[in-house]
Amino acid sequence: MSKELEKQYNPKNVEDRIYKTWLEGNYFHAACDSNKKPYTIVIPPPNITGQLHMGHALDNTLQDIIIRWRRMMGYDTLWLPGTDHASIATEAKIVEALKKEGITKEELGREKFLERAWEWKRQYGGRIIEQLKKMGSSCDWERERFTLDEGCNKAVNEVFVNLYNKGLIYRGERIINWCPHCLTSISDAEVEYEDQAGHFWHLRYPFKDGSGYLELATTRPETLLGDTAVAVNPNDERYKDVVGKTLILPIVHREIPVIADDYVEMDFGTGVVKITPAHDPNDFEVGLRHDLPIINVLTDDAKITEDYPKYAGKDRYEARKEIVEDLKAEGALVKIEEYSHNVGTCYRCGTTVEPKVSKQWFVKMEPLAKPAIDVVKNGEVKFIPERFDKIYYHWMENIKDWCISRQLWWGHRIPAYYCDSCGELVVSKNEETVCPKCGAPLRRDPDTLDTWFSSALWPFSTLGWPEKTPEFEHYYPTSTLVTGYDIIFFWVARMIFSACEHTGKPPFNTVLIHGLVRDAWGRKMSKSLGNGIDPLDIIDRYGADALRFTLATGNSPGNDMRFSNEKVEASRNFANKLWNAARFVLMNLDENEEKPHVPENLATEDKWILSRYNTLVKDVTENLEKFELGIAVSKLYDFIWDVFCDWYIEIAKIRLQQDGEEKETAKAVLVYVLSNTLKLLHPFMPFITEEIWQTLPHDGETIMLSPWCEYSEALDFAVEEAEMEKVMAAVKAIRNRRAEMNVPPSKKAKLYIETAFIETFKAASTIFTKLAGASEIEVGDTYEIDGAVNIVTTDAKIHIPMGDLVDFAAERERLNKELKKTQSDIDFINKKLDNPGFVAKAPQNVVDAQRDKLDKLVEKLKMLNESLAKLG
RNA sequence: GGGAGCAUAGCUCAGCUGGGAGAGCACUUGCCUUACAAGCAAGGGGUCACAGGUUCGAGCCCUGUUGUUCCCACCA
Repeated sequence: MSKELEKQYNPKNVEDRIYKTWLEGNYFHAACDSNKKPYTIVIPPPNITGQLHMGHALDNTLQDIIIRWRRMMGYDTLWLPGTDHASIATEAKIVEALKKEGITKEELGREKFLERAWEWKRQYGGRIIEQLKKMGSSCDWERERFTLDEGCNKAVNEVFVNLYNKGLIYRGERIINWCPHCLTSISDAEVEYEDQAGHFWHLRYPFKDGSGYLELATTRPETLLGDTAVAVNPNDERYKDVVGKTLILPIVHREIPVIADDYVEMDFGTGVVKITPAHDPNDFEVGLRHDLPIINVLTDDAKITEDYPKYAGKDRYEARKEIVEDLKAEGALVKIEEYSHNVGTCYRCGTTVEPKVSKQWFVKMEPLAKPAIDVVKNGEVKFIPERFDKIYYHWMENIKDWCISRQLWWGHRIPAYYCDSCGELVVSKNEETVCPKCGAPLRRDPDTLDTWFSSALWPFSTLGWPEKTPEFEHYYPTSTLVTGYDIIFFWVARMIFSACEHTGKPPFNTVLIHGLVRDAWGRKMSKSLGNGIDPLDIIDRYGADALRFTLATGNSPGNDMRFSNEKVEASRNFANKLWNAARFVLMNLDENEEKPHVPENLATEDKWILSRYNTLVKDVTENLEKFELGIAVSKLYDFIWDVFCDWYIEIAKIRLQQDGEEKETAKAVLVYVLSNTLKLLHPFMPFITEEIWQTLPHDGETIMLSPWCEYSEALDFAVEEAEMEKVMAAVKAIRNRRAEMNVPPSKKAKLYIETAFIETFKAASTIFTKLAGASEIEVGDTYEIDGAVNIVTTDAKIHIPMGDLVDFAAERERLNKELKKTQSDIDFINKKLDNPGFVAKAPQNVVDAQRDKLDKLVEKLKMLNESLAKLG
């Protein structure tokens, strides 16, 4: 490694080179080390057929920050990679591709279809992994490929059979959500509701006996074909007499009864509801209670069935138009009203879902939910931030049975077998071919499992469960899950109840929940809006370090963040600042510089920076422990830019320009603080910190395996820190005055510093020369200078004789202003201290702090008065 | 209908268990001070949404109001 950094910070060069060295060093590979404490992180499954998006980038950045930090802390770290095992989107894409070739999946056959799916998965899975590497992700991606291929079939079968044997999985005819586009059932969680403008069609259903009609309204007139009753509320006086009578269903001219059911609300509409058990969940329940026939009127792709020849084969919306026309012709249509209502859509493809009665596999949720609620209640699983507890409880407590069968090929097959000759059902971990009852051949269930059924097993299935592997023993339960709140129901909750049920332990201790990344205007990034920002594009322009820094900075747990190029630019500027600071330090080093160490004979400023650094170590470590990544990163930013660069480097220049031991001390402190600060920053900006760290004198092969900084009592220099603060306050005050008076930096002036801290200010005289435009400095108890500008801080009074520049009137005015301000500050504190309640009830340290402050202000007031008196 | 979040400088947001309000960007002024103009120095700018309450003391805790975003449920 050369001892130089390029003059211009070029993230692309740095990042490409560094990632290569990490791969060559094999630093990512985690061998199970049972002597070390494990730290395991679970990665959410990226939608592998898609493109890397900001959501992935955020997930991965936060995970990588945590895992890099823990690795430096000496933990045995492991990423548990996640990829979706099956996905409606994957299947849909393959079907579409086949369509272009002119074949259907049935023609291709299941086996060939799956081969193709794997091909896709590997191809695109590989692509997204390459993209994540550009983010600096230190995931052990070889492992990812392994679990992808294995697919964790064994665990899935084990879980299915266990649940079935306990009676927690059952097969039954229920009303489920059906996506007519994906041609599969979907779970409740996979339905997204959106407001859509629609209509209310008011209809008349005549009584069979000709005694008039009942009026009702519907948003979906085409379902009328499947009506098997009309319902009213049993307590509704208006309709008391009609319950039990028979109606003639318009168009179809079928006879249907009027029934009474509590489900009907009297206040809404006419208080009369048509009941279509086959196409509405509530109607289905009503149908069960009243033993109504279920008449399905729609095919799987949402067309009218053959049973209604007039409309057969027509799409549901097309048929709707015709049916409305026919109703009008029959005189059954009363009026049409504009109406906005909530429509369920498929979260994958956006198609309006169709409630449908069909035979599916379900997981009985109530017994599984209880232990899953308990582990959160008793703190075994902690959500960060805590408020997500409530959302979780609410979902878990009101959970309905989970429909897990999907009419897809791409996924884990359901391990259930049917005997067509005797009707026997066999559920087994092993492939079964012969009916144990009658010996006839068995037919395997054609359906696959919900993606989230297998994904819910990730924390243990990827560790080899149900085998008791050393990895499972060592790493399970895992430590942390990092994910967005949009995935709590789909995945987090299901991982928790699955793990509790099958392993007896919660799957992880901590769930760090982040928000969504929105665009600069606060809109959700989406393909349809076209406002998605491509992380790779950002990396190209500003570098992965800048992107990671931005994502970490703008993020507080659970809250959404807005993404804008300005923010990334600010992060890039920070990286550039760090780069240049490092170049400056390197410039001053010799060929054979010593490794980072704390030298002897420290100057006050050295002790000050070391002490500040020491505090930083403590703070950042504490913040990381509490997952306050955003706070940690902003402290690093402030320290590096404001403290280290703007003050320490500037002050160090004084000694660096001289020769001798003092120069060596300054160099050593620069190297020590810089190199250790790089370590603190490394989880956030892995590339640039590695590049600089390698260039500086260092110990070890890579910064990512170097030990994390520790707080040290020996570096706690409270006295020197306070001394430096006094000097800095004086420097700032002088600069301020010079700027106000428009004194150019080139014009130097002599300073007379009147203070009680003579030694402190004497020692700092070169600092005033360098940073406060001083030509000479005198420090003493008291000075009588005529025609000088007077600057008063709480610890010193500074006189600058600048005869020609001093505007006495303005000077008097300014001093009066400051005097007034100081007096009002004193009054404020006095008021507080005069309040007996405050003195009696406030903590002693707060009261003492106020007294100290008061003393200093009184001193300042005195000095201001003296200055004014001198002005005359 | 139920629940949650948010409301702080022109913009985007920090502000940990209550002790006189912060950053970045933008703005104004002055600087090419040999690491950095992607920079340095200085500055202006806030009734912490509103109304009550608790407290010696409230941006922070409690109650209500308004605005806003989201989640869940859902009435045909």
